[in-house]
Amino acid sequence: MVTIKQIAELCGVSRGTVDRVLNKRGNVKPEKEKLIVEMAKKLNYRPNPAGKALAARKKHPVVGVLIASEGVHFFDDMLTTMHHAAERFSSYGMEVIWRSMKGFDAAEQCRIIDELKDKISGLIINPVNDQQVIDKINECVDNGMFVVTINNDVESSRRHCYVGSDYLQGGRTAGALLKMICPTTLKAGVLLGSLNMLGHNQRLEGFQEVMHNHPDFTLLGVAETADDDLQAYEAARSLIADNPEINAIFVVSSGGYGAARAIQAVGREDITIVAFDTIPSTIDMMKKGLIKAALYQHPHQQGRRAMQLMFDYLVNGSLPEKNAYIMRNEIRILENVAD
Amino acid sequence: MVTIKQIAELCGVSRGTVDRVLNKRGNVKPEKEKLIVEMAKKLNYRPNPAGKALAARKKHPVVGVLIASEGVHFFDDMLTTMHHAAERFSSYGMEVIWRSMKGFDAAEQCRIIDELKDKISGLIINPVNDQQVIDKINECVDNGMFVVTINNDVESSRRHCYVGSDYLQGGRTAGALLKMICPTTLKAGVLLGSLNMLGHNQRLEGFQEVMHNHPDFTLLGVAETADDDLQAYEAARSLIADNPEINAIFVVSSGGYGAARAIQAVGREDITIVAFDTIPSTIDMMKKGLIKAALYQHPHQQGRRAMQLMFDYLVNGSLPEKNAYIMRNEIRILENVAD
DNA sequence: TTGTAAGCGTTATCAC
DNA sequence: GTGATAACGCTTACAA
Repeated sequence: MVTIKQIAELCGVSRGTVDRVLNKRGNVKPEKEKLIVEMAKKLNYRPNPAGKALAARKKHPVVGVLIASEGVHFFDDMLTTMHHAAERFSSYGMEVIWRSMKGFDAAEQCRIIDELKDKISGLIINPVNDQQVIDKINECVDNGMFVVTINNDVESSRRHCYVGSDYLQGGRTAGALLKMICPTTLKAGVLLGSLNMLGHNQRLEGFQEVMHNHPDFTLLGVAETADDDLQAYEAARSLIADNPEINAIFVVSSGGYGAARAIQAVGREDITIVAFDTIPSTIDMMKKGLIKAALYQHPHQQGRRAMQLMFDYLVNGSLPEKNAYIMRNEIRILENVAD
Repeated sequence: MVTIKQIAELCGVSRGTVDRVLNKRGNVKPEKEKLIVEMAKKLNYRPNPAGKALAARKKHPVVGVLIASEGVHFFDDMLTTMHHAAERFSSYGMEVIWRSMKGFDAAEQCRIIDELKDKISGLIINPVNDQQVIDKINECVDNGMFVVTINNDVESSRRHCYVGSDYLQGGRTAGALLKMICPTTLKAGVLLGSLNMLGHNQRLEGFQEVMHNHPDFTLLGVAETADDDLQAYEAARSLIADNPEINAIFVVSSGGYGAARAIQAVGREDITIVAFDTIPSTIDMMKKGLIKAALYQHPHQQGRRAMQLMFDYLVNGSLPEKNAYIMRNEIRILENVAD
């Protein structure tokens, strides 16, 4: 509750001087600086965000949001919440520019960043795992942009913060759940988006790790789906045809709907499907009893957090407390999946 | 992004007049009022929370928090988050007075409210289900206090908002989960805090509702524990002694630890326990494999939401969008329970 | 019934 | 180097 004004009075200087010290703008005599810093610490000075926000309005910060969301329904909830947050923040003078893309083309993503970069002071991005993109992100950071990666991290970049889910934990949780709800003998197939996606691999890793001490577990096969329900459908049909003994399918990313349609098509509703993300098509299949459980990686929280980090930095001038914000994987079954 | 100043200029009046209209303080000529209201609507005026917060500092709003939390570890996480939020909000000039109590004594709770009521302008309370308390809450509301009930609602009161979990859904989810992870034959005992607690009854109701279409389900008995682990221990031992065929225990509220110790003591680790709340003692028992799953009712979110509602009202002057904020019940197993 | 002015805490500009 | 001053949007007390 102590203010700059109070510190100024106590130190016998003006507010401007205190401000210069606290915001490290230099041009203050070292002895005064020391006095002010110590006084601020002693009184536990915390800047008032309301005052900061008000003063920040003159800056009109603009944020770019770039997500490879087209055709991937997982991002729908995340974007809904981000739009909601953007509207809330708009009254503080923060503006958002929205961009989307389809698929994981690094060159395309770099092109869009280039198009945005001189318009924005902050970027929220779902980055493609590619050196070209990493370089581009570093370039942005070097030019003073605040960068938050979301749902997929590129650790080797100098992005300020990452918001996403715990992929390894997701795989472990799915595996452990399957062990709980399946018969003792577990013969499972895995459908995953892409072996090039770090997160998908980590989920698979967690899954296998948990299965390691299972008395009778067989991994029948791993098929890629490109997060496409049609490909998932075909892959599931092949898995079943090639391995009639299959009794479980683990869908590592999108594609749960396709897998469910497949077991229905071949009359193998006895197969237990555990999938990721509670998108509408997955919920439909849960209602039909074809998908037993889905793991939820808090898309709303991810979106809200990313926008909040942007706001806190651009409007309130405060850096993230953590380098990464990792969401828990929740287990959803029919009874607790509905809104 | 339109401000009061702009509206004033466009309407050819002063900021004060616009403020009087927008905040319904009266004393404005009807024709001007109409003009201003229409202009504000047309320009989609949204007050800037930073400006409001800054001006509100002169009011020094004080919030009372009264939770029957003593001895109930469920509230630990909730209170941690509330303290954290209180610290954040303190820089906006909002202060919090903390009070706790043990057990559900209505007279005691009223006494504490009386002690608080002339010091505070907002109250967050975990109310005892009792007419005396309801009357007291209504009295507070009538005197202009903003009241949020948390974790337990007294619907017949005129509290402004409720924050809590979906008890019926919690029971249904626990039941469905038990069906998934238990053998076909399900012979279950239930331990619950108190039959006088509406929420506990609703959880039991949801549980039984789901069991209704189970091929072979028997409810062996329901015992009260007063949310005490020792009583839960004794109750579980009795249940097992009286019904050796028991293969599952559903712990509706606190007491999971006691139940787990009981099955351990009598060497009946084959019994599947599903409990509520991921408090440390429950997590311990999950690590030991004695509790298979726990339902999580988002204590952090509950605390955060309640504090935010207070802040939004007292500092920003905005009422809750909803009458009640209901949290989902999450399923936690060993693999996704840790921090 | 309406306008003016001061103040909330912070930042930025400008003059000394 | 430093201090005074205006500005951000809103509320409120007081003057007209």
